[in-house]
This record gives sequence, C-alpha cells and structure tokens, in this order.
Amino acid sequence: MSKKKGDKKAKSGKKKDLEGLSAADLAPAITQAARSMRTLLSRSLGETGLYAGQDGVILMLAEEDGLTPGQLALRLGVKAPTMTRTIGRMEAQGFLERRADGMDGRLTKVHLTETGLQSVEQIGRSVADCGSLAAKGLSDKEVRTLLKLLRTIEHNLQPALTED
Amino acid sequence: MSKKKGDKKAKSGKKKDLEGLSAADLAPAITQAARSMRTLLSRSLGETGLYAGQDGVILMLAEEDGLTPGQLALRLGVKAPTMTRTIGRMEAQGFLERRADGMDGRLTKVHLTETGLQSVEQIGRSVADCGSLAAKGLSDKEVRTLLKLLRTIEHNLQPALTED
DNA sequence: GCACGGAATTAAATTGTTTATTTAAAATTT
DNA sequence: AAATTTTAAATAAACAATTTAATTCCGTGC
Repeated sequence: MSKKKGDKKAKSGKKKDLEGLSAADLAPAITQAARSMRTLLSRSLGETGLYAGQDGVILMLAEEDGLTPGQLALRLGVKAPTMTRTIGRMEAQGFLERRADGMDGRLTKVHLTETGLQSVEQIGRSVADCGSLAAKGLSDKEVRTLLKLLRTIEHNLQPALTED
Repeated sequence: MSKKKGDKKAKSGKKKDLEGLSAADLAPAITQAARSMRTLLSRSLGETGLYAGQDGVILMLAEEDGLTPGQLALRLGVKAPTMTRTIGRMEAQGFLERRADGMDGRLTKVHLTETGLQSVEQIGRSVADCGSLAAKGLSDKEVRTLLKLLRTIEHNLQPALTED
C-alpha cells in the first residue's frame, strides 16, 4: 500500500512542492500559524502588561465603548465565559471597568479606563507590526487573498459551531 | 482626522469589500480561524476522548514511533514544556507510554499503545473532515494557495520566535 | 404568583507560554 | 585521569486563554 501523500499525479512539478497537499492539511497549518502569531503578539504586548487575547477587547472598546460581555464575546468570536474571565483580569489590571446597566439588571457594560485608553495606540501598533512581519515578502494582493480565504473558512465553520 | 480604515483609494469596488484591509488585519483573522478550527476539531475528537492539540501527537507517532518529547515539540511547533504535560496526560489516558532510552539517560522515548494505534484512523478522519468543511467552496488551487501563504507566514514568524 | 428565557458568572478540564529546576552527557581545565 | 564547568533534555510551577456544563439572577409572560 502506498503512502497517503505525494503520489497523486506528480503533475508537472511546476510551482513548488505542494503537490500532495490538500484540505486535510488545513487544520495543522492554520493552528501552527496562529500559535506563532499568538506567541509573537504576546511578547510584543508584554511591555504593556497585556496578554494575547486581551488586545481585541481593548481595540473593540476603543471603537465602541460600553459594550456588554456578551456583545464583546460575539464580536471577538469567543464564548461568553472566556470573555467574563478576560474582563475580570483586565479589570483587576486596571484597563477597564464594569458598570451595571440602569435599565436592565441582567446587563453589565464594559468601559475603558484612562489606562486602557492610553494603551490603545500601542496595542494597535503591536497587532499591525505582527501582521506586517508575518506578511513580509507578500504583495498587497496576496495579503488580501489570504484574508479573503481566511474569511471564507471562518464563514464555512461558523454554522457548524453555532448549530446544535 | 480620518479613520484608519476604509479610505485608501476606493479604487473601483471591483471584487469584494476588502478595500481597506491590509497586513494589520492578519493577526485577528488567523486567530479567529484557528479558534473556530480548534473548537470544531475538539468536538469531533471528543468521541475518542482526545483534546485538540493531542491529535498531532498521535498522528506524528503513527508516522514515526519512539520520538522523544523534544522531537515531538519541535515537529508540532510547540514548546517542550507543553509537550511534556500533554504526553503526561495522554499517558495517563492510555494512548501512549514513555520508555527510558538505554543509550542516553537524558532521553525519553514515546511509544503508541494499542489504544493509541486504534485511534489513529479516526483522528486522521476528524482532522481531514475538519479541513474539508473549512475548505468548502474553495478550489484545490485556492486551498494550495492558502497553504502556501500560511507556510510563508510561518516561515516569516519562525526566526522572531527562535532568536533571542 | 410562578415558570421560562436570556445574560452573566462559576467550575472544571486542557492547551499554551515563560521561568526555573533537575539530571545526565560533553567539554574543559587542572 | 579526575574534577569542574557547560550544554542539553525533560520536567515542575505559575499564569492566561478557551471550551463545555452547570448556576445564579433578572425580566417577561402565562
């Protein structure tokens, strides 16, 4: 029995050695890229006292302050309990604060503190720098292609994660 | 002052609405795709009793049994301590076992158990299925393009994570 | 008045990283 | 050749993100 990879057709050896690769290799590839990205971003963020995962919360609140944990979780693609924990830590660290909603007692609204606001710029820079380093050698068009493909994947996966 | 996004040139609105996107959006996009992938894979793997992150260990050992924790960590793109703990849990779960190396007292070799071997096929299927679902609607060429771009990113990030 | 649903939280399990410790092999020095 | 230093591999401990499952609390409707 032959191996699973590398014996498809050996078409013409034109481009690179991506011959036997297919959708089955997607999960590992994305996982690994994300891990590297996360580690690098974490280090870059380290100076601000933030962790990778918290950056999105700050940036989202910078765009629209006073979001609820549920709204933040939804927009950042994370489950609610994750957001609760992250918000808790960030509140303890002084980046944001929770305020009860006057109208609806079930809601909590999250607001950036002065410290949080001051960190926005540097966080944006770290995220952008990380992306730039990752995209080194790629044309703008290639970057947009990559983003488009990632968006497609996300779009394909979303329903499977929501349904039950 | 204008916003940072969406006012580049508005070139011609040809393709989609990817106008203002650039490298700065890479980190969030990859992170989110990886999260979705991981969650879906985790659910698919749930029946075998495995967690996302453990699948790679099994598949790697299926290709080459008796690797050391360090080799596994290197090949799976994870730090050594992560591998040590994961191996420990998987050993407790009965999927693999550690054996001391006779030659070099520092080395530990990791071997699949019968249970581990039996899980290989289903894990491979889960990973592949997850990739297939993610790639739904994409041509083979697009998938290969995506893999190539991810590989480039990984290649760009690697040095920054190793150096120090 | 009481049941149902939604929002937030808590609890438990795991991967992941960084920093620091242990133990064994290699290299260097005396 | 013996002792000391250095390097390498595995592990331990501490901290954060993430998910699922279960709980609590509040608002609405029957």
